[in-house]
Amino acid sequence: MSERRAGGVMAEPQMVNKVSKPGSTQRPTLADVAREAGVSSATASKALSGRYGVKNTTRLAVQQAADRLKFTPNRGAQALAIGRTGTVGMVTHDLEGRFSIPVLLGAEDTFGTNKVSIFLCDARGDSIREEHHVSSLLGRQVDGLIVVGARPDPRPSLGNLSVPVVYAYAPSQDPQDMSVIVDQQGAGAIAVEHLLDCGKKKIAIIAGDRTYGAASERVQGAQEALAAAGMAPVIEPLFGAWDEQWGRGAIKIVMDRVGKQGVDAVICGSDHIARGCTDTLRELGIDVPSEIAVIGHDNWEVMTEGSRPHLTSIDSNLEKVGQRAATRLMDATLGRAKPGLEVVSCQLVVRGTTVE
Amino acid sequence: MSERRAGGVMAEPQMVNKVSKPGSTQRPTLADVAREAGVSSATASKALSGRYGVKNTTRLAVQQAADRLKFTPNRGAQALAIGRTGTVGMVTHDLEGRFSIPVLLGAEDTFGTNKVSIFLCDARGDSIREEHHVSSLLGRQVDGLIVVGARPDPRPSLGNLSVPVVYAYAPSQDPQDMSVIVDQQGAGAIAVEHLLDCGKKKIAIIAGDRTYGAASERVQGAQEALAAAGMAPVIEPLFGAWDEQWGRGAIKIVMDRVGKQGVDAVICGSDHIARGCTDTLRELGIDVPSEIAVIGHDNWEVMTEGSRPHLTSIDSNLEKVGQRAATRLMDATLGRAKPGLEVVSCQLVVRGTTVE
DNA sequence: TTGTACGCGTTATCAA
DNA sequence: TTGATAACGCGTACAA
Repeated sequence: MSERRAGGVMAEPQMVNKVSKPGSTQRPTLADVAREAGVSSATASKALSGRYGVKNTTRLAVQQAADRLKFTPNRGAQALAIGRTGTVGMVTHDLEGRFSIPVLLGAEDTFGTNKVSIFLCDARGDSIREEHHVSSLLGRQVDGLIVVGARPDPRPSLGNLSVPVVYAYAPSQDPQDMSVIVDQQGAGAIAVEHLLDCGKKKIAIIAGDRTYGAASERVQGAQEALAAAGMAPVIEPLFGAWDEQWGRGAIKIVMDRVGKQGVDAVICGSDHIARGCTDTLRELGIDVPSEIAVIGHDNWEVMTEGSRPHLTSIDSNLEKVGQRAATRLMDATLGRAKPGLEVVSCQLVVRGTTVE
Repeated sequence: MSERRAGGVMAEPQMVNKVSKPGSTQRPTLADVAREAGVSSATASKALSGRYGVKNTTRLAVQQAADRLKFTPNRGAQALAIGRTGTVGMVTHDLEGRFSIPVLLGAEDTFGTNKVSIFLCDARGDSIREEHHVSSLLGRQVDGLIVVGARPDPRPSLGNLSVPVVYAYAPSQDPQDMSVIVDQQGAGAIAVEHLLDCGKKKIAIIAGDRTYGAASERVQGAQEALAAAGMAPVIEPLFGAWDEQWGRGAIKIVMDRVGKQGVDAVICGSDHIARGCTDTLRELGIDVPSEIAVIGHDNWEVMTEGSRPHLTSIDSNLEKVGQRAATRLMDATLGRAKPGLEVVSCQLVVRGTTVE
């Protein structure tokens, strides 16, 4: 089976040496530019980096020489000279998952392309591997570190390193560390408020895995918001897993306990759960959202768009988490570190499971 | 809504300067180690890098001194001296998607942790942004580049750069470039062979988006395998989209045209399609797999595990693609470049939609 | 076996 | 305004 190969597409790589003359493709150096422009490398440096103290005409000459030679400064040499590399390390534990990537993209956006580059490593949930990656990144003289957890619960601190560290998604257990997390309680409250806005009054809660802090925080936020409206869930919140199967099973429990008339909306701990829940309701012949509305968490497009109808969900704003982490890291490298927890609020995304 | 914040969790970051004495946390240098060990920095260098020509006792002394000072060599300075950085750039176009990540993980595994680090950039399908990232990475003196496409169709070459480039998942249009891709035709053939093994004889094909080469390659591979068995699809392959909705619609078309008795297996162009197909069959009261078997492509766990029954699918071995890309890139940096296309074969993963 | 001296490509200091 | 010169941290001939 593993040797199966299609006809025309295949081509065996041939042994040909492509980089025959290593010196021929040599990148030009600042000295080359200086020579080309007829100045010293010191002035060439100043001219290109836009510092004061260089005549406009010579600056132009240097720049043109640089263009002619397609010169790009060697960031490694710059780093050695100025003491900063313009790189940061990102250690993640959830690369195959769906939380790290938006955080990474948000961070990448915040660090401009040419300013800061990101070393990405995945530690696969293993603390030994995490330490290896961290020390490897420190050896590369990164200016800072962003650590992204696989789940939102607090995690051990890396302690005091030689560069600033920001913990994203999963906060550090040390409150003096810099952490950026998602407002899980707020998400629960947003869900309730939206359902109340829709005129729903009999709300059930199907939560996720009870061992995750996020599961109970979302529930707590929802319950507080209900209480603020003088209400309560129609049934004790059900904890289980994060997947569709649990959603399918849990909604049956709800129907068994309170019946079709006893509930007009369900808050689900994840989009997986919400999808399982919605599928089962359709199979039971119950209309979503007119009879029972459903709302999920995480706003994961694969789930929200595959569902019938499409899922209303609460976006965790993970790009924003990445942006804030990057911003605080840059501030810290400039000596303006702001220790402590920062909470990014979530955002409602309305689709078919709560409004027609 | 966006200002929603939960009660106890929140904490406003305070203005405190954590990196008060920048010089105090200074990393030790090789010269420090040498002084500590009472030798010159040249011998210290040799001792630590394990080269010949240094007495065993002094080597030990140097190593202990290094340990005592927690010395880690400055990779940037090493790079400047030896001419290689031990870093590679990875430019992706599908980070939010699901193809780049496995490729990245495979590459990361192949480059050991301490040997090579990866700069990751996402160009978001924009060629301008891609160029920016590439030149930025070249400025950082990466030893090589891996370019990962968003879809498996051939893409424009970056041309001749100062470092080797490997194209992964999406090959370069230039056959002289190094490319590593997935054997899409082989995947189609694997699907057919498995269904034949299951005793199925009336096979329909629901393909993906016809504008993707992968869609028609998978179909072609399947048709060739059928032909080799003296068979043909029971209906002309249907092209459409990659999503569940298309799967739901297409299976209805199949049933309309050939009826429940006219088909006993369906090959779907993606797991999304396969899931939509399976869901609809269940709603129609048709048993999967006993009456009609279903097989998907890509082996994406979210889809395969959420489905009832779980989806049989064909894994594209993307980690392997990443591994091969990394290996060829390393070979190329050693002067042993093997230009041309390399095809990685796929792998069958059997689950409930083809066997009880 | 060890140490001296120089180079890698850039920035920073200071005298011209 | 410019240009020698000395760092930055490490590898490496070459000489001792």
